[in-house]
Amino acid sequence: MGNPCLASQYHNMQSSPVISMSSCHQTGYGLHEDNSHHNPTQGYYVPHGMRPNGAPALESPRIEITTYHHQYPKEEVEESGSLDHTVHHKRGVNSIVTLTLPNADGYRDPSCLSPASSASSRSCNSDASSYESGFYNYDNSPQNSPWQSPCVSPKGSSSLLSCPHAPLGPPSTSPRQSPSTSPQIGSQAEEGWAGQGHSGAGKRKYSFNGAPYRQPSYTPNQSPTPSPRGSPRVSVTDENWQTNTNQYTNSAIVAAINALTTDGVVDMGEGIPIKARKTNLDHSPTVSLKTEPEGEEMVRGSELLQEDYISRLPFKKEGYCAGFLDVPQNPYSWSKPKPYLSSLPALDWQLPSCSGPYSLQIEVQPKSHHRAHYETEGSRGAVKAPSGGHPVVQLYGYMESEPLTLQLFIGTADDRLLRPHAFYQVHRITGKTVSTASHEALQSSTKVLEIPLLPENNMRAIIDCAGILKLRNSDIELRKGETDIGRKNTRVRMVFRVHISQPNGRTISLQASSNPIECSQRSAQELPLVEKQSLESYPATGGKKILLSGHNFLPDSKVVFVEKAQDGHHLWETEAKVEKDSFKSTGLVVEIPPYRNQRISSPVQVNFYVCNGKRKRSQYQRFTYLPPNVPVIKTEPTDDYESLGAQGLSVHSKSFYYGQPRLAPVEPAGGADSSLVRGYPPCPARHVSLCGVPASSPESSPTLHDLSPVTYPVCLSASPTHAHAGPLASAAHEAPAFLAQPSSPDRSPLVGLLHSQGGSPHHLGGPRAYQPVYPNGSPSSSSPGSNPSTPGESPFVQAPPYSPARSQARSSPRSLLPEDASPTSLAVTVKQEPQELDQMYLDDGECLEQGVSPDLSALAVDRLTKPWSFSVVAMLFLVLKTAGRKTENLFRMFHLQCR
DNA sequence: GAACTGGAATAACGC
DNA sequence: CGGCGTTATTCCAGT
Repeated sequence: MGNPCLASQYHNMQSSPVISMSSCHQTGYGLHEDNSHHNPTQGYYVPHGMRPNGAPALESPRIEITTYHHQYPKEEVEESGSLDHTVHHKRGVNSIVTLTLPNADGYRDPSCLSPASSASSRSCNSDASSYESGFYNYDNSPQNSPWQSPCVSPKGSSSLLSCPHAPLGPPSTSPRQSPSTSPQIGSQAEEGWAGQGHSGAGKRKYSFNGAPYRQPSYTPNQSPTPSPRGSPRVSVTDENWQTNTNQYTNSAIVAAINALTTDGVVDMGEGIPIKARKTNLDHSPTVSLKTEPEGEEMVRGSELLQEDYISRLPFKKEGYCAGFLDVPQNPYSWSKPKPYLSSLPALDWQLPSCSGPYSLQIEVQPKSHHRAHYETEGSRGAVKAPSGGHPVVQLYGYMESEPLTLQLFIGTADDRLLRPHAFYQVHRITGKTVSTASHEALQSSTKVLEIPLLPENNMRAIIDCAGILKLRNSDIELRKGETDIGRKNTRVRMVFRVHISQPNGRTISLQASSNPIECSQRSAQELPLVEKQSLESYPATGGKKILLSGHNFLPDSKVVFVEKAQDGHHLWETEAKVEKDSFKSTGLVVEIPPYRNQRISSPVQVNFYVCNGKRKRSQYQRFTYLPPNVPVIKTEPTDDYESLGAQGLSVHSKSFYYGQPRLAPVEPAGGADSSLVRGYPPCPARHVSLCGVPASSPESSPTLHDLSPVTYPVCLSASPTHAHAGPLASAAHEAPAFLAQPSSPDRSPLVGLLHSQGGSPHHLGGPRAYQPVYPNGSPSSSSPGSNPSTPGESPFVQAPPYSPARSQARSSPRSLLPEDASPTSLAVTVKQEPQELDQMYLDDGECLEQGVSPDLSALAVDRLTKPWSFSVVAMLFLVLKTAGRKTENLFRMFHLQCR
């Protein structure tokens, strides 16, 4: 790890600044993380996790830093200048040096660090992030702070909470009002980022500076990095930095500092005690300084974080401040924030979109293509909707008068569990054309845009303030712990989260992710993209026509069905007939080719892709051949499709094969999409009511997610990781929504079950982190969430990513094939797919009766793999809901059947 | 003049 | 090691 970092640093080194940042993060993580990354289990979480609060995390990071130091010691330092302060606070030594950085490099690094990296590293990141966040505040801050507030005073505060921005002012209003500020902030922030970055040119190299990378972790913020660039404009004055960087920087700085300390220590041999750092950190005062709104964000972290924060605060302050500036600041935030921080679920945690009466829906999906901008470029504007407008997100079922905060970050769109994208960061857009106020915050090195969700707007937000920043692959890949590769990893999803504090002190965290968005210029212009398909499965006889909707289809586009063995070799490949007559650049009508074996007794999952030429292929899409006599079940009726004019076929949004892990068949309408994307299935019903009970269950239940044929199982596997320790505590916490409300339906039975099981969550993921701290025990709220698990989303699940799997995954699509996936991960219990699910579900009733007991969690997962299974599952849930323990039986049955 | 864009040149990569 | 096709980044210029 260290080395890696170093490397980055070197790059950065040049720019010294970077160093610091990266170091921090990674370092921190690195140590722990690294491991963790590597081994998720590890502890990071554990340590971190646990400590999450504080200490550990911090330390670790720092430690890593140390390493980092070795490599790049000085340089980094320099850059970090801005950071310095921070550093100083903290540590003294290293930090000191580091801090200085100011420049671009620094930010860059930061950016590197922060954002992406964290994400990517995700495992680390996530974990790390968590920690980091803590550290950084940023990360958490947003959430945390906001949250916290909620915690504090549940709702009322929550509002505040919600509005991170709010901190400043009245939540609801403020946010908006703040806009100005926020904008500023944003700008600052952004600029900061940008600013930091030097201008384009140097950037790269500098960026490389190792620093950033390292930081990555910490800084996540780095995202800022980008900005830096973007901002090229901005001069890197210290202030700017701070501000700009602030977030990143701040975090980055902090990270860096930490890193320095740590790394430095390490490297240096100093071996500065983490604590020491903290101590330094403790400077709470500094923090206080920050008071600024940002502070809140910063705060968020767990206890540990706090400390870190403190130490870092300085940075943050600056950084944040900047950002915050816009917003009203509030020193107070600081204190509060912390709580929140800790509490919020890590960004790589999989959260449901519905829980109890609440349902977070993406009413208007973003366009499938959006050219992201580099730091060296100016903004390329906000992500738009196909209609020309902008994406719209709405929270259903929320009747309180308190405004909430909608969080937005850029997530991955591969086949693994949803997690922050290491190579892309959300970019705050401000200006006359922007009607929605927003505020940038860093959470675990991932830039998070906080948008007010106001009752007066019916808890609906038009997302016209979010652009996407591309971080240089080289910068991110150098980060420690980062296992993902940037090349050809250009698809992302917009991930929205909202945390609703409950009267009981718990917080329900919901998440909705958009359909995949292709961010590269070239890909967007040339690669065929399949967004939906009217049928997910059909008898082996084939012959049926399905409608594929997407983009960049050509008259001579070919559709190839492929079946691969788990080892990757092709078992079967055939070109499907494409109706040229009905050709449209956004739609293709294809005749399902007969499967190679007409006698299959169980569903067979294959893939297909649209090919426009040699290397112009779409992502793999899934398709399942059913035994000839099996009734075809449509997964969902997709609204979209119809619109498409499809022949009545329902389309699944599977979207990219990858992307969704889950794919649950999902969803209802538009909302569905979102859901689709996300791990969790959308609530059956879109709206609130929907969520309400039944629906909720489905979604909520992790299981459901799993349903999707996909691989998710894999995700599960990830869980294994969690298994370890860390999570424990968290477990409870973890399940966010779920936990939180016992009563709440949200958790579908499954969820509940899981929880009950206690450890279960862990299984999932381990979430590492979770730590947290929810004082209130709010675990529910946030914390829980996070997990990576994809699929499901079960709250519990954590993201697997990092784990080894992740590494693999990403680049290689091994997972393409579901099968593959499963193997990989799966951990969970999942059995492979039940080939006969069909039958199974058909018999639900029966099954129910049988009752066996089972490991629900596992079960759920397993069976779910099949698409249709989803339906079944949903039914089961419902049943369960109504019939308490029967559920178990059901599950068992389900399980049995599946088998 | 700044924020967007659309294009495209140039640098990197990987085979 | 050079060539080539891709993909990633940086630049430019028009709106």
